[in-house]
Amino acid sequence: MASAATINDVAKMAGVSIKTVSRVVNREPNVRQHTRDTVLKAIDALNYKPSMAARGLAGGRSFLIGLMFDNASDSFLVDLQRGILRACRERHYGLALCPASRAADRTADLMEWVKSTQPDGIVLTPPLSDDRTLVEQLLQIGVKFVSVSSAGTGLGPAVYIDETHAARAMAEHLIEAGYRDIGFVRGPAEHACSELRYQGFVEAMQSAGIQVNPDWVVTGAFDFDSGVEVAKKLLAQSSRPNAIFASNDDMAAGIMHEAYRIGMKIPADLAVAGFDDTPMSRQFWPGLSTVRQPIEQIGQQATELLMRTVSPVSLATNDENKNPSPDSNMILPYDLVLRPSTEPAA
Amino acid sequence: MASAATINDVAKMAGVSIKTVSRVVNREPNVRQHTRDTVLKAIDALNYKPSMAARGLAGGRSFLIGLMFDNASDSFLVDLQRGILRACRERHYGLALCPASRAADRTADLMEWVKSTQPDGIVLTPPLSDDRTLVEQLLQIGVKFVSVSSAGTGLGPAVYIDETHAARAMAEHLIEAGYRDIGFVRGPAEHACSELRYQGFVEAMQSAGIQVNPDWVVTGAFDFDSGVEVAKKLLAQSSRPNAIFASNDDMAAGIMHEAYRIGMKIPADLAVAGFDDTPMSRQFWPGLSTVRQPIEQIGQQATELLMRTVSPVSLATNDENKNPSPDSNMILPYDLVLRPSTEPAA
DNA sequence: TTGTATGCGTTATCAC
DNA sequence: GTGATAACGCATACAA
Repeated sequence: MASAATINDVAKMAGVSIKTVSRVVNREPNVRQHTRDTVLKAIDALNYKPSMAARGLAGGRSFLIGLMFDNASDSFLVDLQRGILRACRERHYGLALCPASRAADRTADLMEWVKSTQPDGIVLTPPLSDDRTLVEQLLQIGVKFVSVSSAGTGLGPAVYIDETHAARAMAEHLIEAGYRDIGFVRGPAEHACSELRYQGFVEAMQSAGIQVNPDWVVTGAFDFDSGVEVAKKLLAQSSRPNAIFASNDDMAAGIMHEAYRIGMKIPADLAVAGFDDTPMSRQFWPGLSTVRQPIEQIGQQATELLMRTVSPVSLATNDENKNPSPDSNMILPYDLVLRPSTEPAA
Repeated sequence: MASAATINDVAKMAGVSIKTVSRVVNREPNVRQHTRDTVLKAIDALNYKPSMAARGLAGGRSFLIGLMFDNASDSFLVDLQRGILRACRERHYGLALCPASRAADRTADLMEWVKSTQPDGIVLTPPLSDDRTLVEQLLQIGVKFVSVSSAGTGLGPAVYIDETHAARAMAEHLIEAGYRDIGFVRGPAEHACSELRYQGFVEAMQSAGIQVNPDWVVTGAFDFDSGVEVAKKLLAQSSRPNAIFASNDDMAAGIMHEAYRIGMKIPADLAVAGFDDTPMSRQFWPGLSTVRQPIEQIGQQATELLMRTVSPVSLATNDENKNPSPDSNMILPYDLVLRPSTEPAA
């Protein structure tokens, strides 16, 4: 097993200098077509692949995108990764994972990862994207980053959907289907979208002239178990809602599960709506109405936005030229996915 | 924003040579305690973090573990990542993702990624772990790798559960619950586990003296939609099974969905069993009986196995010392998770 | 126990 | 257009 070919081997074989090889590899101009062809042939013959490590060291770029996440749902994470990877593939970038630790100094851990890995850019997911402490430190050391799905801090660029508008649309759908006794399950406060989605719900209710019943507004943790818990609370009340809008699918699933357990029919006895369009929402019986976020596309766009700001080897020597401004934000369309779980009451 | 401190800065501040700093950072012996303290203080003061790129280039190690996957299910992928990341954290390793492309020369793409990224080790997931062409090329260039969840090729080390035994146990459970008309849904042929799980099913049936009905053995693609499809086939027959053992949960979910659609009750009219214990299996109503693989633990063990063989900077110069032998395989325990979907027929 | 010098495979700065 | 040559930040023989 001969150790992999280097740029020197290619240069030797092509009879040119390594700089010329470098030019060809990096698609720089000012190389005669004939020279380029010769080099390319040599590259092919030796099966030469540039070393990321060396490129990183010499060029100040790691060709690595970092994905920072904390406690994200499976499908969200995977979809996002898919989108990021698709964007990475073309530009020969790699994706490195950076999970938040459970440690007390979560932020310190994350920053350490950034400093040692030195990714060229970071994709920040909620709730990290809503963490002002973290974002400010990121900004301070001058690393490029972009938030996905809401940027609660208002700092740095972000790619997301109009959560409030989407939640409002779903609530309006419930109302149009004839439901008026609608409960709402909020997400955790650390997620900026929790408030946004709730706002949408409230707006729809107000527009329809329906009073929001505070007894029917509860808070969950964005997971299945908390969905079960809040369902127990909501459905045990003497006067209970006949529809529940959960601010994500996992909680909605918990609600449906609990409703079935106590013998309720969906949507006959209880309509349920979710948010996120996880695979589960269509696999459940009956299918769960939900809001589809184009997560994969969000990941891809976020990454491309990131690379656009990175490509001209801007090592951010001047503090002014740090990150793309927040006004390079990107708002993608959502889809209202209507399934039997919210069909009109009989 | 001062550019990050380097080993030189630390050496200067501590009044020692860079080699000494290097010794301290890498926890090498032969450093006086006092010197070590001085250096550590400087490291702390300057907030020094070694550059992965430089370490990689100079030391021949990238401190990166690669995760190669193709078409894996969300929860499998995420659980595995969790395990790998846990193992990585302690040793300050990073995790880089390497998805298989849809291109014709999938293997070539993967190998290109390996050559340019130069991970210190690779975690191979099915069906890639069962792909002899890929595995042989990996072996040839001398990269360390370990397969998870079956190694169909028999080459290289692997961490997995006894799939056949697990499938057999589940089938036996169905039989003990009183079911005899049991259908089976195989997985795709490219997955080595498909055959293994089927074997377990057959063994259980034979032991119980029950004839396997070939009309009730069908093949799916390990996803929800194929579960729906095979359910349509199986349940449309004049003589149909009253229990179906799907070789993974996603297909089982499809079967349950279709069963509900045509008005069947589970398990009263049809018992269903799956394999994998995806989150969905407990979220469905009724809960789905399944086999739990300790995916997260598998990922962790696989990674630790990988690092054990990597740590002594063995750059595999001699062809003999390539990978840990297949007998360093690891078989982890599985769990039979019994839920209402397979309760005894009435 | 500690330090010096060299090299890792690129990129980048200049000359030519 | 092209090519020497010096970084880049670290590891590692080899000295001391």
